[in-house]
Amino acid sequence: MSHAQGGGNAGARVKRPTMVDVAREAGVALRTVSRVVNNDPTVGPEYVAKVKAAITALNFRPDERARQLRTGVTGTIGAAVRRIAETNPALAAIEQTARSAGLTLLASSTDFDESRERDILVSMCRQRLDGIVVEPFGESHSYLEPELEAGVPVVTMDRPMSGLPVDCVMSDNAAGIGMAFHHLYQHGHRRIAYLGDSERVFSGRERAAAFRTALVAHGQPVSGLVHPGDITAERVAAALDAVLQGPNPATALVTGNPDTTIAVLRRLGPQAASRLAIVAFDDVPLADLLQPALTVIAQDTATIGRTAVELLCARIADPSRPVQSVVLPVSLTARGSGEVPVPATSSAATL
Amino acid sequence: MSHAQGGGNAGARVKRPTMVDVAREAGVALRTVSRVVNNDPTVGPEYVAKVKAAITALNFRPDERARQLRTGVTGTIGAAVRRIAETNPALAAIEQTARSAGLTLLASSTDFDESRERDILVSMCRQRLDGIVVEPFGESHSYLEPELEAGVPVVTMDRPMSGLPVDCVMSDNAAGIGMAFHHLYQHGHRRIAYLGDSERVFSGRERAAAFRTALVAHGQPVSGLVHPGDITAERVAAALDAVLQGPNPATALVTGNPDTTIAVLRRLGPQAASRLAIVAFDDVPLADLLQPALTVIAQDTATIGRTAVELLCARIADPSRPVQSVVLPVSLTARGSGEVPVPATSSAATL
DNA sequence: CCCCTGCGGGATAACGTTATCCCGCAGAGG
DNA sequence: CCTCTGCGGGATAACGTTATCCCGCAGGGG
Repeated sequence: MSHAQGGGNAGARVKRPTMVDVAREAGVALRTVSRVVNNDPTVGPEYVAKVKAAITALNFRPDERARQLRTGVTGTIGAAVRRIAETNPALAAIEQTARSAGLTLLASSTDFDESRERDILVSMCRQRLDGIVVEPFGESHSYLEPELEAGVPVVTMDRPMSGLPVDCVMSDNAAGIGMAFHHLYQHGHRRIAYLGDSERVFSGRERAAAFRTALVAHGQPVSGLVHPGDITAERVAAALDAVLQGPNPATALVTGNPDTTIAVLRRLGPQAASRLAIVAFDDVPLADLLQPALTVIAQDTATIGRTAVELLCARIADPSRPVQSVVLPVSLTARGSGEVPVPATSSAATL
Repeated sequence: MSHAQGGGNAGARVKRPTMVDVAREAGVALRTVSRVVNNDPTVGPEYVAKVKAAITALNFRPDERARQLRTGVTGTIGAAVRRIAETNPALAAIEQTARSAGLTLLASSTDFDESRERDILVSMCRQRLDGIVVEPFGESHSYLEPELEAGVPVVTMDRPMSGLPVDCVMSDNAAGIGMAFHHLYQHGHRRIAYLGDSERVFSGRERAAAFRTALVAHGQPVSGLVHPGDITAERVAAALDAVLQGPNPATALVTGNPDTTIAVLRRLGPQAASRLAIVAFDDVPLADLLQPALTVIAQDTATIGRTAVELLCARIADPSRPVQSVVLPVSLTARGSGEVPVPATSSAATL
């Protein structure tokens, strides 16, 4: 009977030992094993030694699922972001902060898909994660309302969540766009255009609005210079053509997010890109190796991620604390592309 | 008593409803609720309706942890990679393939830290994940031996795992390095140097060895041209100086991995980089926007990730299947940097 | 009229851990 | 010598789900 277990070492999947097996092996009670595993100081040293010996002898590993079920906490937080596996300093900071707090991170890509986002969030709720950090993508998150009422801690990054009272951490979009515009204006540019994400998404809306505000504040006409929309090669190409052709072409460009920035650089090609002044919102990997190197409005992505986890932990610790919204400053990193001067032929526009 | 529960809707964390509550609400047995949740077809339609109504009325969400504990499977696989949150097409493919298979992915960064890798893998075992994909970093993984014997399915990416019999999927390093060398040789280069990762890591070892083989096969001297080592700015700078200075400098370079490639480009600066022929092993984000655009040996990263999950699923389905090692072909993508000609001053080296 | 069969739902054990309760034992005071 | 107290370990319930077993009921054949 018990002989069959030793028959093949690799083939048959043998049942893993449990605390009961360890207790039997060590000749103690189940409860004592649990105490040793949890470092309960009330266990006598000789018992500790016996139990530890049994644990290593049997290669016992406590089943985390059973512990979670019994204690009610998972020690895991979820992160629903647009893309894992792509440069994402905020996610890196989330992982590191979670690790420091002794939490496991379950990260998933919403992949710009509203139904996928919903699947992920519902799945995280079913797993009873201790909390969730989400970069909201979809417009309606009403399905989360019962979860919030049930006390699931949620923090959003980059944008608030459609009317739901949750903590939020984001960058100062308006200030960033204002800085970008002002930087180009100071370098003599007067025809400054904006290309960015669709106004259906929150940040696209905020940044386009901020750019319009900047135009008005500097006494510039708005029409034809602000181009939010979906980030496809075609849309970006059309917007670029509209902005760069005609009698009074733009001499400078503000791009509203990294995908737009990259699409613009691909479309322009190296020659045209080097003649156009560009300030990009949010940093891009290898931006310093481009020619000219890319001037960017850098978000403090590391702080965004860290703050998100900190807000989450604070809410886990005290579910009744008031909802908090953190807006982080951004900074301009001049690398060259934003300091391209106005071409001579266009400088007639200047006084 | 029960009045207290309705007192505040947001403050107190109320207990979530369970199947027992749903059964009471619907006026059916617990077992029937379970059957409805699991889409058991043997339940009468009127019962299904009653149960579903109760579920939505109570906002019931089944507790995944309890299901996992009872059924023994988690429906989750782990991925221990060097860095999530950095461009990693293999991880993206892993996530997508897992999703298609109905599996949740738990990804963690080993962060080039052997003890961190160990913590992650042990934690994944404690969580009883259905399987683990790992890019091994450390040299010894003997602590995994009992887990493997306990039947935990493991697949490695990029390199085998120190003598343990696990499935593995990796690129054809030797062929890739050979292709890189041959490409440069065909473009007239005779002094071709290699900079890559330390020979302590498997891929660094394999690629450096392949480069030495290529040198010998083409009748070139080996000494001074092969520079594996840690990827620090200082080490790369020193290696570059050694290779590019002196009476017979290299005219072409093969870089062994993306980090080395980027360190080399940063060190050289745009001017020097455009005069040196470079072929990089493994693609780099925005490689097409550099000047000149980067010629690379492209790994089929998407297939690597997909194959890893497929191997894992196959082993989950049949733990006794023979261990399999998959080596995937690589391809050369010419973009410009690998086609930089030999400078006139150095062409004396040619016949 | 009785029994057998099949169908669908109900009580109950089980997964592996933690927490509550209780009891045995040793030492000291009455 | 008995009892009280305290310390530390042992039986058992509980977490929320699934699976096993069983039973009630309806219909048809003997």
